[in-house]
Amino acid sequence: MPTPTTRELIVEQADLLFYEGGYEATSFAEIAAALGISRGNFYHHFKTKDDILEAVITRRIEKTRAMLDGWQAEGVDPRARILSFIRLLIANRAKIMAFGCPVGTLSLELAKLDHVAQDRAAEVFGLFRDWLVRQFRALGAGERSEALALHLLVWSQGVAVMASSLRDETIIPREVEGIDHWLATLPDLAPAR
Amino acid sequence: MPTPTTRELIVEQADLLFYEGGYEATSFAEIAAALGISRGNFYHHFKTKDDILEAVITRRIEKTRAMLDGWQAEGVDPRARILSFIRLLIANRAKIMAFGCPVGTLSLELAKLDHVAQDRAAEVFGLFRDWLVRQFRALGAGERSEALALHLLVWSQGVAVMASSLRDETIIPREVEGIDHWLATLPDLAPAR
DNA sequence: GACGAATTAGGTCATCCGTCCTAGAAATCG
DNA sequence: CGATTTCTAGGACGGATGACCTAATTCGTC
Repeated sequence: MPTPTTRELIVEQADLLFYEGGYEATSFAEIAAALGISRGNFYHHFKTKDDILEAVITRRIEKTRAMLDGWQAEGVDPRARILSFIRLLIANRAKIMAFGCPVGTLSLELAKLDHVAQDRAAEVFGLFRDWLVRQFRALGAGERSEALALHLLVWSQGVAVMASSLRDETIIPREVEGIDHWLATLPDLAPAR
Repeated sequence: MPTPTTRELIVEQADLLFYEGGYEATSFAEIAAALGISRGNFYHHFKTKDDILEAVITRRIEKTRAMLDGWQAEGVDPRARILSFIRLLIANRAKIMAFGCPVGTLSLELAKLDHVAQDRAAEVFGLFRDWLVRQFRALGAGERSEALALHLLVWSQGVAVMASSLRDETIIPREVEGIDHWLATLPDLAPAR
């Protein structure tokens, strides 16, 4: 792995802090202090705070694309690929319970701020949706694929909101089990391998 | 209806602005300007911003309780009562698409701010959950009632997040139809009247 | 080693926020 | 009516933030 540039470090740290503390509530000083660099240093890499947000969103889009490509290459069973998506809820459950889903919470915050980057932030959801649609199509869901993909996104986002709001440890595993069962019993699809 | 006091007007306006713009991003000046009163007037009614938040949450809890009590009094069919809850998504869909669910978004924002009022804000979810549990129990769901109630909350919150993130008009009606179907075909419950 | 480009440090500036004070207006009540 | 309390207006404050500049340093390349 090449040594990350300062710019990359800033974007990485900003990504984390925007997730944990929210975009607006996170200041330049916080990011700088977390990295141990000076505040004024930011202006060289990012003219405005919106530029950092743009870079963070771009990073998230790229990371998501790479993750989806990785899952795509893992095997030929679309059901197993969808399960990889669902397993994100389990793998990240500690952070989800503390801060919700990074994509959903940023999107909601930008909607309230009426921020221009709102649509761009939602592109991550678009990536997941399109990828899920392809999996459902491969399962033979045909025209229903779009609705099924969106339903899966709805379900997982709801899990994130309720788990973090009620801080109930049992919600994520129980609902993931429900999603697994739903996926296994969807009617009129190619059978599981 | 009695003439609302200045304090009540402040809480009402703050409730709306916290919903539409977020808690932290809404300033005293904004609320004051929206009401046409002076900033200094606030200090007489609320010492700190947290006090206003506390009052807003209390107002939401009371409104929610009144709404649930109203549904409870409307008839004897628990299925119809649950449908009243689901219909909230339809009735409020314009605002939900613009700003998400007021309960979910506030809860998520307070979680990121690590705000002391986080649990208190989640009490609204607790009210819905407990009320829904009672309805499912009345339907004969027994031990499953808690999980079913939470699943309904999960589902509706997911709808709110995805509808506002993707700004897709079709999500809310399609998913509400899915919830209706789910509710009508839940196994081993008392039949619909 | 020289030199130009990239990077960094430290600091300034205007603005806005929440908080708080004081003086006056309005309402309440003996 | 006067007295006392409640309410309102407007402004002042310390602090924090985003935006921005300048000088010094580091680094790659010849």
